[in-house]
Amino acid sequence: MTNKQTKRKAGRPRNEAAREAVLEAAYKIVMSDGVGRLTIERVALEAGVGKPTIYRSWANAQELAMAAFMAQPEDEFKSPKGSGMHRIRAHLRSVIKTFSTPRGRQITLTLASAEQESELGKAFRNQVILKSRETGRKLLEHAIESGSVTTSLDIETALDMLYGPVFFRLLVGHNKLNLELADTIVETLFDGIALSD
Amino acid sequence: MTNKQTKRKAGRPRNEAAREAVLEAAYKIVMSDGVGRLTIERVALEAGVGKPTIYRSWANAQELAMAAFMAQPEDEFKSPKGSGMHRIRAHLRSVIKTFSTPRGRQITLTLASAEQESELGKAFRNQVILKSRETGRKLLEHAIESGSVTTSLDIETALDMLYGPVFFRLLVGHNKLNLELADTIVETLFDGIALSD
Amino acid sequence: MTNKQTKRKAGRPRNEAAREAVLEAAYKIVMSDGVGRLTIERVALEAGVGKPTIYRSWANAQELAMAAFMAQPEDEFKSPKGSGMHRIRAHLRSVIKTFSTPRGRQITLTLASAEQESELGKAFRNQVILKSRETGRKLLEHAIESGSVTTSLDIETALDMLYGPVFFRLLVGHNKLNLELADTIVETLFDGIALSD
Amino acid sequence: MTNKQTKRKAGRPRNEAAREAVLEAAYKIVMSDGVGRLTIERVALEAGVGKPTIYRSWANAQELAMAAFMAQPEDEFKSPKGSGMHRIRAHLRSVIKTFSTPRGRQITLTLASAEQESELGKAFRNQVILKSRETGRKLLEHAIESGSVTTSLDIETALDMLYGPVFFRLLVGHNKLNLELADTIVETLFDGIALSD
DNA sequence: ATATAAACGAGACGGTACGTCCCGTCTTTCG
DNA sequence: CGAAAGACGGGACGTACCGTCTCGTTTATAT
Repeated sequence: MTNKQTKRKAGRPRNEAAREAVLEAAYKIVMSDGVGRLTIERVALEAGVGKPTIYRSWANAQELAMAAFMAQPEDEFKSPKGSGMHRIRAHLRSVIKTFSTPRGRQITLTLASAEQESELGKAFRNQVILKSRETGRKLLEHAIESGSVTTSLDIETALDMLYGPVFFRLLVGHNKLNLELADTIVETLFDGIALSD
Repeated sequence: MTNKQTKRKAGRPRNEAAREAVLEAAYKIVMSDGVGRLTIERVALEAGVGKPTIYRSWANAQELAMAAFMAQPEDEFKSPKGSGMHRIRAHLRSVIKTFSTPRGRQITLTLASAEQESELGKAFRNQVILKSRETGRKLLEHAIESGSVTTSLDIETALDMLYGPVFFRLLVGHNKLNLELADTIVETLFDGIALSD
Repeated sequence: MTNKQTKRKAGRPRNEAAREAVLEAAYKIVMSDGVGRLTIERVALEAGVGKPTIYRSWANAQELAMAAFMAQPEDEFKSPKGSGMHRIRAHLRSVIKTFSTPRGRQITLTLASAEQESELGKAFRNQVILKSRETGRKLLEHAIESGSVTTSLDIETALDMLYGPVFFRLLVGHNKLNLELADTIVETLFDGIALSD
Repeated sequence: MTNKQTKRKAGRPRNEAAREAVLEAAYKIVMSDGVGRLTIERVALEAGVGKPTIYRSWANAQELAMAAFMAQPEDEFKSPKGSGMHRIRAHLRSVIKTFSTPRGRQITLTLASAEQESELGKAFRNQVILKSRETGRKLLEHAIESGSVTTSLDIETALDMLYGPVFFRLLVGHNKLNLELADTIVETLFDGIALSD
């Protein structure tokens, strides 16, 4: 079987070293000064690269910010052993730990200021924001399949009730974001609020 | 001679008409082109006002955007009659209806891009984002006081589990934001996810 | 008679110091590195001025170059005493002396690269290139009026035959440009080329 | 097998078709948009040629412009029969006719903006600008040799007094450039300006 | 009545960054 | 091995806004 690779395009190929330098510089700027201070000009300067080289790969500073986050992936989210509820609690804790860092704050700001519909915007959403959600989905599905969840359940909504409060607090800042929140969310979600009527 | 009022300052007083023209122009721009297109220069032009007149009242475009939203208040959130659960469901529906409009999307973007700690930022958060949350808190508290909630409950977390999913979907756009979501959230929250173990 | 001065325009007036700094910096650059090296960016930097401040007054680098020359006027052209022919010869010598300098070379280059029809272009042409021609015209007219010229004469053409060769050599560089040229031009012009037929 | 020709260089020979396409595209651009709009990039695009292919033959856009003019030669200048003065007048008319076209204007601008000392610059000057001057020189020399010119004459200066006014008007644009100018120049040159003193 | 004070519109200021064009060079693949 | 294709680092373009600063004018209160 011959290697019918995608036909190589003519012309000089993109400089991978330049690409990496750009992403690294962008990440450094975002982490130290915030997304709002990320300018193409500054990245070009600090990466030792021409501006057009950046614009050739990314349409604007927001896209570059998203690409920078995607190029610097965080640790995997753990999904430890134990009963469904315990595993989900541990997972949510690790999500909170990840997003309550400066990196998490900047990711949220980037998400908020970016175009939702661009190709890169979708990729960013899926890889950076929703990757953990997929882990959570697997935990929930596993719990259902193993028969430990006895009620019918809208998984999508349940997932949003797990992660939504976290990002809500991160974005609005009306309440602290700490690990105890994971416990309370999971407890409330699983126990429900019993009503007498 | 009593002078109950705060001593009137010397000089020409602020022009209330100018203030209104500015807020109106700003609101129009935000609603038609988005927060990102709101520039002081453009507001000055469209409001027929000098730039310093704007800077005299607001520190930057973000503050002006927030002020514009606060000056154009939305309808009140209804808290209709009925049992606790029904009232909360109806309330959450009205919140979703309010924030799934273009106005809601822009408010969320404004929130995300604004300084959290400024005075105006806090006011915006409380008046525009969290006003509905206070309504929800009253409904929850009333349910507890009236004895219909029989489990112990962390109200803050419960509230975030009501509103968090809404803003999460609004911000990330991974799932549709419709009125059925209110039903599912409330059901899931009150029933809980029964576990066999 | 009351001073019915032109109504002062509203707004902050132009900064005369900035204007002068720009023209001075531009002149310095043109004289040291040539018109081709005159960039708005560099002028802004060396004059300690923002780019828009320059663009507010001049449309592009060519206009700025012309303005810089006009703001740094050369010495007046002498029109010494003596018979018409001698005075014209002396005048042409001073023109050659003026334009065979680096400044003269740069003026010619500027002229060639500039838009002829712009308002500033016309002013530059009249003030910098053709000012000497007006002096020459007066000398010729005076000679005619005083009766020393006995033939009919197309003054415009005669003037171009005086100055044309100078700029032709300056531009094309096929022959040296020295003071003797003035003598030869004037002699040839006044004596004519006698023909036997 | 004899090899009469200059030793053929190794490797693929220059593509003559490419060379022609480049010169043609350059000429088209210069004639339609002016020398100022001639960029290597644009020529490469319009000629369907790589940029390095152009740089292999010409050092910059000015050289290319000059080469383009030289590759598109104008009609020969006529030197008709008749007495010296008539022949020179007719010749000067044809020069004016040639240079008062858009092509003539662009040639002058190209000349003015180009480096005088480059090899191509000299060639351009001699072939395009001064070719006619050589014709004029022959006419003047013939007149002298045939004895019809009775005064001593500096031929170089006389030539510059013929062509100088034409290019002066072309460059500066202060007076119209029409065929009558030829008549007046020749008349003035040959009759001289008689003085009473 | 008349200063005096402050806000007004207008608009220029020194700056920063934008996104684009073109420079002249370099690197890769194709013919 | 030259030519096309096209990316590279770099420089400058001309524009949009920033937030600040004069201006001359208008509108109040305080003398």
